[in-house]
Amino acid sequence: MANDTKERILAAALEMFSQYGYAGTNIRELSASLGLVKSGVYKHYESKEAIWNALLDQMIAYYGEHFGSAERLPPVPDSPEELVQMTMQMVNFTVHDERIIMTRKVLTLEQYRDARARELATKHFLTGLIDMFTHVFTGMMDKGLLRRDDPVMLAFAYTAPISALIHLCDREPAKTGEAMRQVEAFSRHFIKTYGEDIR
Amino acid sequence: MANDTKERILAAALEMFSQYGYAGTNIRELSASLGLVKSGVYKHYESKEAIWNALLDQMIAYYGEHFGSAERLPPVPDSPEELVQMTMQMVNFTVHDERIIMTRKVLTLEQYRDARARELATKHFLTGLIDMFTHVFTGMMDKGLLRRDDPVMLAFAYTAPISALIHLCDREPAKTGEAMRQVEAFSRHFIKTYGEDIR
DNA sequence: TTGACAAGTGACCTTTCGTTCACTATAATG
DNA sequence: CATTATAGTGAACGAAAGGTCACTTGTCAA
Repeated sequence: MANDTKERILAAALEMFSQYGYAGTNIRELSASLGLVKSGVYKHYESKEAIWNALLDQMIAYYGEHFGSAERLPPVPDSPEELVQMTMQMVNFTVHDERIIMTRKVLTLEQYRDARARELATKHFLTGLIDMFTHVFTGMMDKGLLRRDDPVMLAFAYTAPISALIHLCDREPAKTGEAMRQVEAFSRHFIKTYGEDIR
Repeated sequence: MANDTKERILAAALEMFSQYGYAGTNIRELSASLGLVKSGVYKHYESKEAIWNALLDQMIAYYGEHFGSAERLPPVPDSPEELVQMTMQMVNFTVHDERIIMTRKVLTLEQYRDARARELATKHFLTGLIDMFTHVFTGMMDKGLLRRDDPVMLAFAYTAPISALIHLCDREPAKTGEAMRQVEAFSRHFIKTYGEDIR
């Protein structure tokens, strides 16, 4: 089927672009990894750049579906421990899911070259996380689990260090285990610092 | 002079690699930006890869000289306000110095491909900053300016968000002003959270 | 059965890449 | 003054890049 190959091409492109970058990827190898010859690719996309644009379209759409809408916000934890657990689950998923890893790498590699990659990178690495945890922390303050404070600032203070550790895992996968332990330690430190003593 | 041109080639390489990446850079343009023809650079470096390696050598040496040694650690602030000022000064410098910006970009673009870039990226973006502020915060705790806590954890919690904002400036220079304000707000928030009330 | 069409092939084209090399100009050295 | 090393030139090379095209194959509707 046409659609099938079209999507397989995008999957292969994600794999190669995330490893070698756009400029470092050639259509020959990309085609070969799909078991076909390079002219076959041009039956589905008119150029290398068209593949790139389609891949970005897909990444943007995926992000919108999974993180863009308000319904997709995570539930507000009922205890500090639940915040730690939720965080660990999210981070554990995001540093082990190959597709998400590759998406982050592509955005990292092309952020200076492509305007849409740049925009998505900022959402993916910064503002999206802040928005998400602003909601979480607002809820936790309402429940009396967190000290009253600027939830946006807390979300920034919480997500940026964790994001840094995720980037570390992408860069040095061997350190993933150690990084996960640091995420947990940081999460508990955060709770200790901002948690409301219920008495 | 031979040395002069050699260094000018490295400077041009830093500029181009940071903008287009290693794979996206070609020797023709690099040479042209120096006002000579491409075969001229081969009088100084035997290959594109040799230029890359020399550039990395230089970046590693530079980092070692300026951030590696214990003497280069910043002075311990005498007041919370001084921490804010010192931070703002450092960040302001690092987001406006073209050479440092380009260095960060190169490390970002080549971190998945080159082992030495990877290593330097982790130092540059994470552990180096943590080490530096571990020293600062240890000193501030000794002076009674900061609540007693794990200084490494505090350094991580302090530098990671700031590092995220620096990366944002690299990615979207138009947001530099806003990012600087966020750095200051975050620094003050940090002081408010961890500062020791002297009474 | 036939015609149309989508998917894939392989040869080929043009451009650009990194690299080489014979050569020139310059300036310091014996 | 003759020599020698250095920096730079310009033409050329082979490899690899992105892309095109005539052609084959398989599928399915009329």
